[in-house]
Amino acid sequence: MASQAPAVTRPPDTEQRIFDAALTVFARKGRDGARLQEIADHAGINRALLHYYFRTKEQLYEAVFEHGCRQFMAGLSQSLRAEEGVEDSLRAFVYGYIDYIYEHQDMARLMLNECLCGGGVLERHLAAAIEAREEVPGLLLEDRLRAAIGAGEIREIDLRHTLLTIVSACLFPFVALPTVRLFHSRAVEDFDRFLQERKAHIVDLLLAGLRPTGGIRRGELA
Amino acid sequence: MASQAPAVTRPPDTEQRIFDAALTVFARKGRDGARLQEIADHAGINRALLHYYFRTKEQLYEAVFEHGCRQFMAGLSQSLRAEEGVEDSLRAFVYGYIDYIYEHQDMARLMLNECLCGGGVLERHLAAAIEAREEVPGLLLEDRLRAAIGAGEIREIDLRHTLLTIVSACLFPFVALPTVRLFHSRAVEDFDRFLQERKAHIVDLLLAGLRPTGGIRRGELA
DNA sequence: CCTCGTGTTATCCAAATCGTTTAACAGTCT
DNA sequence: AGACTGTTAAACGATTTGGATAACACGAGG
Repeated sequence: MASQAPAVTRPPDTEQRIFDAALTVFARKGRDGARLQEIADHAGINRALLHYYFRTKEQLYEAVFEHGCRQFMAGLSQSLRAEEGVEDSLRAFVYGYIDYIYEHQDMARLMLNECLCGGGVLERHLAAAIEAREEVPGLLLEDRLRAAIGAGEIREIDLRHTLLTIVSACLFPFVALPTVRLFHSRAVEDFDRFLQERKAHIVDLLLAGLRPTGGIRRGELA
Repeated sequence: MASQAPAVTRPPDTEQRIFDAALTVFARKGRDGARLQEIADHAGINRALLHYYFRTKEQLYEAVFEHGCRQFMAGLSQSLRAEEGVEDSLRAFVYGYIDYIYEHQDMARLMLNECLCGGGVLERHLAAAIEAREEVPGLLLEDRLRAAIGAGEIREIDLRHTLLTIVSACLFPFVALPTVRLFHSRAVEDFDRFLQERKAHIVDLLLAGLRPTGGIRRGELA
């Protein structure tokens, strides 16, 4: 069944396999919907082995979330290295963000799930991360944008809301994926193309919306 | 406890109370995390009564989701009546959307939850709604925007993505509420003010981003 | 007044799950 | 050979939950 290597007694990354399996199942079924048996099956091991590595389901979940969250944030931050100009920075952020989420949908779903009906696990973790001065994905771009405002490269605007809008535009489609599929009436295999369009669209809209042409006032349009 | 009326044998809106309680609990704890006992307590009735009205937890959930979803969509559509100009239409949409979601957070959470780890219940319902030519909240604005493009009031742009961006910007903050709270570092009671700012911000950014000044090309900015 | 039906409760049952433990087994390392 | 680790199968007790049943309350109608 397993690889051809002897792979019996020697520690064959079992813990990691459990980790991955747990992440997948937790992400798909939710914290409560997930069954230990399913995780064990998914990892190709006996259910008792789950308790051998992680004492309880609770501890398994916490471990997966804690470690996964840290790794997720770090990886995301790293994939969002700053560029030279504001425009390139924004583009790099949007492209990097969506690409990264695409590659880590399970973790993203897990975190969003925690947002929706979690018991504050995410909040605690985020608060700790901020307290520990860890790199928080959006802040780098926010700094960049702030500098751009100072330089008159983009117009004055509430950056917190702007950043939230950017993240929303990038992330929400993954949440509402089933709904999006319906309205774009495309098969699953077109999802890649959809994301390509999406990235370009967001950057386009944002750049236009941030141009330093002075704020629009009611009635000025049309 | 209930109203002063005799209120024993006559159907005292018990079904509705169950409905509301179920919605609340399902939204907060998720489909699997919700306990029938908790729903019963929340409704102030005996647990067996749940089975009297709705046979199983599954059927209760389906009923709540089905009915709630239909009512939610209809109400949302109705609160998004079209205005005269494009600008007013967009503003009305954003303000109406956020206000409506604010008033129906439970149902919104339920639907988003279903998006994240549901078994296709939402998809089936949406597909049926579209099939039945029911009013789908975003389409009205999309028509309006399309007309505006034709009239040269806004620039040419992919409307599907634009609409998705608008909805994302309105809806996502509710999903990521715990996270948003952290970054805006405000108490709960400021949530109202936050939403006010948010509405204004979205409209502002969108109007600027849609102005018919021709698309921005790489390097044109700054 | 006496049934009858419905809303409601208290109580109980069966099944699913979980966490935990135990016994056994296969290799590895000394 | 013996100790140790990773692993499995099996079982147990506890808890919880979903679901069924019987009895109760009370208004309606003959």
